[in-house]
Amino acid sequence: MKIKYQKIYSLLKQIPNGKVTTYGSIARKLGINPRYVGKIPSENSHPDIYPCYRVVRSDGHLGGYTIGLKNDVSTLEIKKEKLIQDGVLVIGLRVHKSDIVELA
DNA sequence: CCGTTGACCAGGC
DNA sequence: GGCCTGGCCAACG
Repeated sequence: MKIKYQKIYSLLKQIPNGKVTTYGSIARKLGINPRYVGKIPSENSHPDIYPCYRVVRSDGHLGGYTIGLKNDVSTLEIKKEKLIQDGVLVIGLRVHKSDIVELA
């Protein structure tokens, strides 16, 4: 495995239902920079195959959600809805602090 | 090899 | 909460 795509996917799967994690958490686990974590799904444009929507920023902001199209507010709305359906409390473009779980 | 870019982070204001 | 700055690692041309 050349790149670390697969590792990010693995970490994504271990996010508990109804919870979210942060890019920084994933990045520190892999020893890479957080900026690169978000780059993977943005290029691949995963619609709803894997829970990329369960990843938010460290301050609770949703961050971004690129699904082939541009990273728009409408895409963030989709991400927000998915989180809510998972039982995550989302206020505006932010998730409740206690719903963010650090990966062990 | 170098510069640019990226769904970021921590710290200040 | 919002905006700015410096820093971080990896991929790409």
